[in-house]
Amino acid sequence: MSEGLKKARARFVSTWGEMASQWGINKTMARVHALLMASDAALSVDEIMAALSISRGNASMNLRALADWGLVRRVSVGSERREYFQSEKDVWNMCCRIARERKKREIEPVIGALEECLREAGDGKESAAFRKRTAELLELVRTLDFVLGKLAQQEKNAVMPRVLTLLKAMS
Amino acid sequence: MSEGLKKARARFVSTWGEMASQWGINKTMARVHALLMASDAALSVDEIMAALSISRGNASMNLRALADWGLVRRVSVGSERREYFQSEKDVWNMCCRIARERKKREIEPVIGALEECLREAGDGKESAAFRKRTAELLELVRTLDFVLGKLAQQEKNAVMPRVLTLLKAMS
DNA sequence: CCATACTTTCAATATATTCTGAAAGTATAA
DNA sequence: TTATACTTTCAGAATATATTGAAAGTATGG
Repeated sequence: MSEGLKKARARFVSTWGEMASQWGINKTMARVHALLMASDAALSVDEIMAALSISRGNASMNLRALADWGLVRRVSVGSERREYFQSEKDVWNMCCRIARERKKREIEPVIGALEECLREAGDGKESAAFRKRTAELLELVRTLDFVLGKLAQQEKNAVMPRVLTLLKAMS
Repeated sequence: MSEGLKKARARFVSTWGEMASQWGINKTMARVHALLMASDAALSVDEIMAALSISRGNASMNLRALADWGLVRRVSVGSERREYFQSEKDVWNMCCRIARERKKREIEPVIGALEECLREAGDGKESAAFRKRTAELLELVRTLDFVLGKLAQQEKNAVMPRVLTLLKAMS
């Protein structure tokens, strides 16, 4: 493989890792994901361990997490016993899966907690300002939830191109 | 203050803190922000320290960071020497500021890095698949950048309501 | 200018998160 | 059933991140 391509892959992997850690996702998990995205063939655990200099346990746990997110799947190669891994290659699908998981794991619980705040605050005069602000925030988070829900409907991904067209037209 | 309102405020602060740490933002910074959002009056550093049980240094650093993000501002109260802090109270403005900062700090550098990956990969046949995937990802990240850019134009915040209307109509 | 009242900084410390590696677990082929 | 070839788990170690608190810095009024 050319030196340039090697360097480009390495940069790709570390960029993805850095970005992930800024968004609350484990850096190694993102590097494994990036490695598989950058690689055409499916990779074995041993290849992943070697490429990223990580332990077997670390690789195993992060591959499981990526599989839970629906970003990576196990594949069998020929008659080999060993398992291989490959990433979802369609970038739009990948984006939908991430949106769906973050919505479910992070946004929905926040909506529940904000609703509980409103309930707890009661309806007295002294809490009016707090209730107003909480309600506005709740509406915003519900909007985000709604938008992520749309994104996550990958079978209807015609929606997003239309939204982008509208946004662009409004410059 | 009623027990219910106290509990509601505490839940609000801790919910915001938890959410923030899932999105790569310092938990204490988010708790300070939530405390100020939940509070009508501006608060002094000492009040914030007491409310969240944090040190003066920690409060000072997180207030500075919140000011850098444009989420909190210093205010003078009467003729007092002491500084007070209050949060941006408009939820839409708050959202715009967060969008603007994350775009600038996190998305734009990733776009640069992905462009560099493409350059480095060269134009040989062996890197064709890598280039294709990187280019798709770059397009996706540019789209996110574009959407955040739109969001951040708070003077044109009529844009988002129209997008939401479109999305809802397409259910 | 000094005393005072406050704020900021940063090295040391504490806490939280991630990683390792060896032991336990599991599936397969013979 | 057993040997083999792999995978998973998790307690302890390593690392990264956040926090403290005291010293240094700064602005104000007199």
